Amino acid sequence: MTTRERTWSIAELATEFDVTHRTLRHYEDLGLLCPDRRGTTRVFDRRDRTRVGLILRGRRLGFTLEEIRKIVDMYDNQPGKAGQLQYLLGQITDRREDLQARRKDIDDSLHELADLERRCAADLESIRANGSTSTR
Amino acid sequence: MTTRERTWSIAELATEFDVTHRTLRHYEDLGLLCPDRRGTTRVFDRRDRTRVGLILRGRRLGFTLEEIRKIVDMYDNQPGKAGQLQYLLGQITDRREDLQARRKDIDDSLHELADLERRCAADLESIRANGSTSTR
DNA sequence: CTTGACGTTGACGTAAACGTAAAGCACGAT
DNA sequence: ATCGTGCTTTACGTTTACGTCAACGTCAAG
Repeated sequence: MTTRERTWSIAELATEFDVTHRTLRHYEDLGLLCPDRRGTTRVFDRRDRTRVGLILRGRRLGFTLEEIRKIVDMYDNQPGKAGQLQYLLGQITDRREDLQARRKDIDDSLHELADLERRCAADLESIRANGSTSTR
Repeated sequence: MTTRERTWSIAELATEFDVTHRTLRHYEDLGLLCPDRRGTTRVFDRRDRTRVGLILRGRRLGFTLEEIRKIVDMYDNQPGKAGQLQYLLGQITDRREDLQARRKDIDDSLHELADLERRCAADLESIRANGSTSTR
């Protein structure tokens, strides 16, 4: 038995990633996925499955599906020529800067949340202590 | 002259934050902003201006405007009672977990980008050296 | 007094990302 | 043979987040 690679049906992937069939088909329509067919039925391989994960992570991060298409394409086109590699390295830099900016937004948000939490806790404490309100 | 607080017109805020008037009005329609009026004209104070910043940061992070409304509301409702404070502390925890999950997604993405970049650089190097392709 | 610059309120349009039928094929089980 | 289950395509509907007119008010400058 040769290395028989596992495959997935649309229902299996949909269940695993908690999306609908429609969503996966939509991603195929946009060229984000291109599963094999057995007859008319879609057959997803390990590679497709990985891409679904990448797509959904991109979605969680607020990228549009169009941006996500560029990102996943970045990961899987065989470069071959030096020019292609240079281009890809440029894309990587752009992506990194984008992600770093987002992380800064998140970190700022987390710090502000921490401040707010401290003030809340202090207020709560002073209410429990003597019923008076501290400075807000 | 008493502490005369600075105010902003819709055009000033739109320019500063690089959004359209329509966008700011849309945010008001959704209850994200509630600027004063001088006649019919909107007058934004420092507080409104801060909120615009929060809204746009939320937007960059991929939150819907409805989620953003909850977030900004979290920041400015005077709590008063202990129950309110407890509720707010709960919201803070939820928000933090959300943001931390996003940061993990970002960090994972950054690591994968770094891997890809290393492989690209190696390929490029081997091309320059002898024109052969390394393992991809 | 009219012209601009700036503001206002509708109200319809649009792009993205699916949701939601409707209608049909394929195939294993009863 | 027909029934259910799972898959397919086609196609119109929906929500979000605004864009884009249209039509009008207002106030200082020429």
